[in-house]
Amino acid sequence: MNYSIKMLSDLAGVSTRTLRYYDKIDLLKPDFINASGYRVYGAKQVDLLQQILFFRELRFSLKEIHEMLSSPDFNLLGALTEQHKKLNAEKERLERLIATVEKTLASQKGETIMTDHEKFEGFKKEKLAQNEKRYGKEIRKKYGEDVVEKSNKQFANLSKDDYEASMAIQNEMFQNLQEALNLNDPASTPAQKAADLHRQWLCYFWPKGTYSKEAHAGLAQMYVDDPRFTSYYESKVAKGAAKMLRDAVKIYTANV
Amino acid sequence: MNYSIKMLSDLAGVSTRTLRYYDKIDLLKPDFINASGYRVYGAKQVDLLQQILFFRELRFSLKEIHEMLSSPDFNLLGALTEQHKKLNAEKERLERLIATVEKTLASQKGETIMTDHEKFEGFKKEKLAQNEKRYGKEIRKKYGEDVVEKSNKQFANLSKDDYEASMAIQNEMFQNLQEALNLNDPASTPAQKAADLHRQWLCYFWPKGTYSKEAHAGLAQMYVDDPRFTSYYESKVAKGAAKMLRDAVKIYTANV
DNA sequence: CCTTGTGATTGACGCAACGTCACGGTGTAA
DNA sequence: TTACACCGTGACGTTGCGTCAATCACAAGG
Repeated sequence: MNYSIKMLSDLAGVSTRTLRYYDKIDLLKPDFINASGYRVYGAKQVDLLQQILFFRELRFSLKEIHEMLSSPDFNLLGALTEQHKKLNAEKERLERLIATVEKTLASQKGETIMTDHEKFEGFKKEKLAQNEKRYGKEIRKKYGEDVVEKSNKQFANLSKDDYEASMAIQNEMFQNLQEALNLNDPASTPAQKAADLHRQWLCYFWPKGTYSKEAHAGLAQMYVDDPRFTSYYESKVAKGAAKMLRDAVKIYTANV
Repeated sequence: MNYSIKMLSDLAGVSTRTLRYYDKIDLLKPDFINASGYRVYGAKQVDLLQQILFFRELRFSLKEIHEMLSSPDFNLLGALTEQHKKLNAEKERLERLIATVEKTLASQKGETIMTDHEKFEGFKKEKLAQNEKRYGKEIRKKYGEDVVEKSNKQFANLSKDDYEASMAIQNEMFQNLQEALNLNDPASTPAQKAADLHRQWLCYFWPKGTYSKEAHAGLAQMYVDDPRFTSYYESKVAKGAAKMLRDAVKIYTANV
């Protein structure tokens, strides 16, 4: 059975370029060249290619493969043993890298949360007076000094899984908010879903027992008042997202 | 504090070529160029380089690192998470490769043993008549048909650990043989040690209960008679190794 | 007979992240 | 002044191909 370069490339799942390259570096020569100068491969070449690809899979270099296949008394056992060592060393290195990434991830996550937290703290102080006017004494009690302290703890102790879960919820909220914006209705199901998800999301960051309808509505209002939050929401969803969320939360907190 | 390119390269453990390259691709520009056209780096560059090298360690590409360091609002957390995924995928692939190498190693080991075994079988048949003349009927009984069958099983069932252990013993034997050759005395301690190690080595390949002083001495004699074995021993140790082993075994089997 | 489509050829450049010359200028200690 | 270490800029090599580009080869259809 004879194969053209394309047929062999399809058969073996490699590109014709690869076969031409293997020809050039004398790794796999065609059986013969026909009158038109085309490469013609035979059964023997198919077998050889299979071998080559097998060793390539095992990450031998083409040069090594060439040596293995060209010298019949090649010490395959030794080569495999050595390759085994190499791969194991590589695996161990990867494991160390993964550990490093995980550590970095954890500390970075911590920093990010702390950063967000600091922003939020600053924001809260800034806005506390306004909120008091709007929602009365109650919110001050909720945001009292000890709450802040607990909150700090909460942030710091947030596990990686919790952090990821909170991110997932936030994303789902963004999607619902997008739908709500399309419907342009803060009372719609997606809008109310978004408000509920927002509440769930908050619970990852607010100390236990801190949640109240008023605080929730107040925060949503802040999203509209503070341009940093507004632009954050608009960058994540679309223009008007902060307003939509505020309106949705207003309805949500009024009804629950 | 200012640093020349060499000083920074020594400080960070990278080549000057690397620093010039990083300059060229705008990854790390020197603080300024002095009157002689030399690159001058400052404290800020040292920090930057540390960061670059850290991310390079984590196998980010230089392009990715460039993006990370040039845009201040880069999503580091996301990038790290993604890198974590990549590294894990890579690790899993490596683990599969290692498993494949191990399988190949096992089957290849099996083949090698079988091949050696076949050679040995052929050799035995060839030499059986001679041995009978030399050592009488007893050796025929030892090498009877059922023993061959058991032997086959033994070879096939040899575990990887056993195989490696046998190789270690063989190597130790070679070393003792070398010392014996230096002393040129088959009765010397190293020579007798080699003979004992040779017996231990044989026990990995001979079926249980097959060993006898006569068979051992007979095999050692074959090492001298058959040029293939002789040259094998000479390639592994030195000229005269097969003879030395035969003589040592002769003494060993006479005394034990 | 001509066109069209498909597959063949060689040759050249590009990629990632540098290593390694070669050739020439600079700075400083002896 | 000389030696020697250091600086600079090219330019080519590495590995295993991907991706053009330009040019043939061959079979089918109008």
